[in-house]
Amino acid sequence: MKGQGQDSIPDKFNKPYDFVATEERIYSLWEKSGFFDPDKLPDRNKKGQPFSMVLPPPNVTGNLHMGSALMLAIEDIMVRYARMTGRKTMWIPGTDHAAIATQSVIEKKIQKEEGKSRYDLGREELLRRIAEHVTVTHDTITRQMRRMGVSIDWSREAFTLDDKRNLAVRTAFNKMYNDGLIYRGYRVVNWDPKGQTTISDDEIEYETRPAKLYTFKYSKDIPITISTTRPETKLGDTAIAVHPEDERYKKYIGQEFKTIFAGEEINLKVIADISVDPAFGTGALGVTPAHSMIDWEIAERHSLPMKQVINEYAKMMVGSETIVGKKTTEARLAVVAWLTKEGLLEKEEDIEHNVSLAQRTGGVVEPLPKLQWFVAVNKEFEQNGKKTTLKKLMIEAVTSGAIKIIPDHFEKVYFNWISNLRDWCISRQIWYGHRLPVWYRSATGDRVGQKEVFVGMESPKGDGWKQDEDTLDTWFSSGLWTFSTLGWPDKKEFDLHRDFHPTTILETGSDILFFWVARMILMSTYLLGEVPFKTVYLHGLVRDAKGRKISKSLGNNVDPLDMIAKYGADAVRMSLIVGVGPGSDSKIGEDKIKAYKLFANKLWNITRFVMSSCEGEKLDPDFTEFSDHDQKLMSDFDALCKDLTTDMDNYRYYLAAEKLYHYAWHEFADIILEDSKKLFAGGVSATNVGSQTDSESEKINKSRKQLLLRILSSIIKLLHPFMPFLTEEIWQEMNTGNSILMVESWPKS
RNA sequence: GCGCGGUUAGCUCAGUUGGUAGAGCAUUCCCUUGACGUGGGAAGGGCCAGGGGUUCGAAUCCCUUACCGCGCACCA
Repeated sequence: MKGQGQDSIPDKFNKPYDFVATEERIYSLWEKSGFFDPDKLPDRNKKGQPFSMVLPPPNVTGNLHMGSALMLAIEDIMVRYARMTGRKTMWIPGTDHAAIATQSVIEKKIQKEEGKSRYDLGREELLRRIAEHVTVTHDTITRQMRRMGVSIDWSREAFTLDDKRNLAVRTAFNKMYNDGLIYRGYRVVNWDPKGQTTISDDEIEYETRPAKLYTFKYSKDIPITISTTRPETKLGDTAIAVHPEDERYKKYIGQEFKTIFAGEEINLKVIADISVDPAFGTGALGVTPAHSMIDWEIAERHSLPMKQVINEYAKMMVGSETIVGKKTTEARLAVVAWLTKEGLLEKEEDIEHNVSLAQRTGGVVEPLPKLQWFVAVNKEFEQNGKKTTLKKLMIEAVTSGAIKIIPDHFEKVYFNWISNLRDWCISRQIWYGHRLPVWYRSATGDRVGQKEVFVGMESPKGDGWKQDEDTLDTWFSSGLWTFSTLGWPDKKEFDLHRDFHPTTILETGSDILFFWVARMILMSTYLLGEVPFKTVYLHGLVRDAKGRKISKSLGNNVDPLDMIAKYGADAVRMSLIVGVGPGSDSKIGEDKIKAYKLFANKLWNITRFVMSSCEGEKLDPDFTEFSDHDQKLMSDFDALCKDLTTDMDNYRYYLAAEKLYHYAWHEFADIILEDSKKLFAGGVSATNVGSQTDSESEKINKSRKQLLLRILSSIIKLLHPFMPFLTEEIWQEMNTGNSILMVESWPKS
């Protein structure tokens, strides 16, 4: 009977690998060990250069999806590998309040369930409801992360909206304000009428839709014809722009016209601007400074007046009876009707047209002039006695090589984005987020009617001060993440963690290169004078088995938790990693996950075979008496270890994982184990080619047993970053619980 | 318009510094009952998108065309 002697195989090996029972037990073994915390690591794991990484904080809305599962898998591989190679390893968890995203989710929910808007509830009540929701989703998310097996230091968990991060935000804001890099300005911004807030340029998505291009004259008396897809905005026109060299219009430059356009008096000055393309349309452009970003810029250059004709609800503020108060879409038709009636309309063409939509609410973005807060990206300031701009800092961080982006072609994408970068609008008219550290009060004395503005860390002394109602763009606080999680701006606490900043690597989705990666570079180079990370590793999108984007409307979401329940976390991790290079999109299908579940079981059985055929034999790390053939096998394996180490050091996880899979199954199991069967049975094998004495045969058997034990235990180590649960479980059984694989050393050979 | 990718076996993709192609899945056939049928062995299948160039030699480097995807800008 088995299960009696000390060396016999544990009973669980007589059954298929049971990941359900194993994974939870192993995770708590790790958590109890304390080794997720760099300070509690065994000494031998602290010798190398410190390794640090922040988790891209998941939004507190929603659940884990396959994209987050991929992110967690890659990052956990990085971290486990670093730990095993003896680096003092820190991985910091956290969650993101995701301002607009979260608020709009809760608002929608309340609207649906109770029929109430945020204004019905009021600021305080809405925030209370969000906090309530966030507590629940936070717990769900962290539980899901544990299921994935992340070896992250929970004791350092942060939230982008907690008190410490708020202090960091206020500190950063104040410094930027004092340096003149944050300013308040009346400018055209992207207004989301649905969400009732401004959004940044990056929060816009474009959708191509059919539209009509109308060509017409403002009036019979104005000789210039213009084209537009938005005739309703023409009520706000203050100029007609033409190219300075355009012979057709040269004679009109400088002239002024006055007319009543669809019930609204407009004054137009003909100006020359090189941004006008003479070949487009009629070559003349109606300038609407209040409702177009480009026109606003033209207006700035020519000191043109700005006239707002559309309000925050995307409704007309002026015009004839059929127009005023109407939504822009309806007003458009009314203006066209008027143009037709007046005989001014010359042409109506069908064109394809890009519509700007707010990423979070889907609302059609309306450019509006508003008094908002901005970060100036082109303004010069002094740093270390050198004149620079935020844009320059962002560019230099990468051109200097201080930051390396993987895959490297994203560096070009990054520069391309920066070259088009405009001032960053950071104030949002929503309630969930960091309140601007800005206070106002009505001035007294001879400045009555004006407002006093105070920017500081706390509310100023004196009566009548009211804090700005607006909150900051969520990416403002995320930009500080690499150091706000390390204690900044508290000098004492930050000094304690100085070794961990710049962080070693930032691993995140390529889709937030601009939103987040660029903003972190901006904040860190500006506030600390150093880069936030040395390397950026970008992963791509996880698509469904057919290559389609995963979306709610398609209903093709593959829930990682379902897959974990069905096939185990290790299988899910492997399926996400193998064959997926940095930056490239991947497809996930159940078949692939299933294949790695089979692999997990294969390893389980490999272990069973090795343990049963090596009963009584202990792994001897100093053993050298290998037979010639075994020595050859051993050096082949050592070469593999070396190769894998190179892959790991160069972030080629997709290759390393595949090579390991191949070696374990098709070399170790199919060839070495098969040969060992023959050998141990006394038959003909690769080492044992014929007659030999008993002592010779004993020697050969011993050599093979040591080989099997050594290679298996190394495979288990090499595979640990990829399949942590199964390998830890096997390790525990092979070593009867004397050590924890997570902190064993990586076999470099 | 500017920029970035991709195009390799039926499918999904490798191919790291140039040496006339690999894996998994799928297909077909065969084998195996003491590690594992969640197994083992084997076979078929690719003028590496088209064209041109560099080279003794190109899937790999350069140019070009086509198609697919993506980002940014424009969107009068």
